[in-house]
Amino acid sequence: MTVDTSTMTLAALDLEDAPSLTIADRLFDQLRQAIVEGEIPAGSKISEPALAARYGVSRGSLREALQRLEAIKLIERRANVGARVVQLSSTELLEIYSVREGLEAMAARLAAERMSDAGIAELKALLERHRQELAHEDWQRYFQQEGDLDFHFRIARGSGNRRLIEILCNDLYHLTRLYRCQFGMKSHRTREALREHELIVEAIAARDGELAEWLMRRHIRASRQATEQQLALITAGHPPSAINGPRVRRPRRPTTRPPATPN
Amino acid sequence: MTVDTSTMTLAALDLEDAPSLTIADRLFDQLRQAIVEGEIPAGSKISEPALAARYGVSRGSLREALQRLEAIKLIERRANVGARVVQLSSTELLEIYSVREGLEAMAARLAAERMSDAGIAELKALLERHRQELAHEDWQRYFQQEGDLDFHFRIARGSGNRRLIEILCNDLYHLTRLYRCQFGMKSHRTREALREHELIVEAIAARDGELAEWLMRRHIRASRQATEQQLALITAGHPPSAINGPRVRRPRRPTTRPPATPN
DNA sequence: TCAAGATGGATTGTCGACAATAAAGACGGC
DNA sequence: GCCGTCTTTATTGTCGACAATCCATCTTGA
Repeated sequence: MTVDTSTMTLAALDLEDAPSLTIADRLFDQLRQAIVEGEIPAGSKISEPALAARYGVSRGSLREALQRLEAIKLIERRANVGARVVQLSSTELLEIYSVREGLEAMAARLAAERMSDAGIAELKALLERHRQELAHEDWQRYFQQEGDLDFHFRIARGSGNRRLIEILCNDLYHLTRLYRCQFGMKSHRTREALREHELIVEAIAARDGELAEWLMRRHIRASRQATEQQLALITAGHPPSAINGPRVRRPRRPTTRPPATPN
Repeated sequence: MTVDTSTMTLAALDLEDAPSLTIADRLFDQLRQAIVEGEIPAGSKISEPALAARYGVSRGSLREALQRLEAIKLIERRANVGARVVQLSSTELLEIYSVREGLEAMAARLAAERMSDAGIAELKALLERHRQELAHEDWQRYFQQEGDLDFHFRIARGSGNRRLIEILCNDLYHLTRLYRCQFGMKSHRTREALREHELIVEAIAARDGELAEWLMRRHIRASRQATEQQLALITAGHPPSAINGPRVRRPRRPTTRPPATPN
């Protein structure tokens, strides 16, 4: 389920231009996965010598991978200080939803206008699989989440807009996965979400760009609201460990330091 | 007129956290400006040893700057081959407009909801300056273009959405400047654009997010259409040097090579 | 007792040299 | 004369060591 999205093109059978993977490339993929899945805990400081030794590479290659992770906003770096894994606050999480709303609504419209018939058929097949998975509730908890992302992922690709695809699939996609792992959120509205997905696909199949855009916007807004409610419950319930308010600028003398990566 | 946008925050007087600029930071800024303004021609190959010598830095620092340039899509790199400055095709240019439409429409809505009264006052003052500049036609050609970007820039910041701001101001902003320099486009609808800007600000001042969003979307679409028409004229007129069709995947044996940077 | 400054330790930024890879040109076969 | 293969050359990827910077602790004075 961890497909390499960075090298995927619209037609995956593109003769695969002998990617010539470099060490930094592989490291980037590994670290990205490790961060998204929580193997490297959120908020932890990243020690360059330690990580370099851990993965058996030079510090230079590691720094290159770190810089790419910074570019997709999975880690934050400060000069002469170091890097740490991002700690998504609830406000930042909601910010991502706003960006996705604007971008994915546009993607849905473009997909309705320009997606190939074959692509639409694949979309329908995907939804059919999701319906079946939803039948036996066991898989629902995790796979439906991945399936949700897969759906949005394909709509983005269906837009045919390279820059749109890159922003959605290379940056926001991984951030979304990260927060779902961090906050441990299991969607309580998979059934409604699936129904909304179906409506969107119908609009795309009917080549109704305006409707597809509107449906996608409403879908993401509903998802955002559900998340907002869950967040309110979480923050009110047990003391938040991974959730903190608006980012404090410079904690001059913090009494307790954030945990370092346990190497 | 080349403000450093990367370190600008909502309140520019933020005590400026002693940014501790590193060599790669400065190089990044310099190279970005050089590329955007055409000093390093579009499509030219970048030789790491040559550039490193030219700027008097190590190749390592240069590579770090290059990697950041790649992150904001100003250069393209291939492993074991090298980097070259982007060559915006007309389709890619229009793609950027679509992304901006989705993002800036959202930004306008958020700005209407959350922008401070002081910020709105500044916006109005900015428009007043633009009106005056538009009075004596001399400045129109170049400054109005910068003024246009400045307007959109401020709306984005007014959204208060950090991620939205970063995408718009750190990535798309420079790309837009780049293509305006590359294609040598002077807007022939500055007067209409200014009027549209005024309407948007009115909507924001009235806290009408829905209207602001709708106006911004229409504004960007109109700008896109004007660009589309200009592109059609250009491609039909003289032989296009900076404009090429859909990107060719692998020019196996190109008879003529793109120009290298003249060092 | 608290605050401010100096000091030590560790981490990051920077650099030059070596190895691996791909592009360009020479050579030979068809 | 043209195509495929091999060699050469230049460029990029990778590495380890040194220098600059920051953080934490300790010291000193009021």
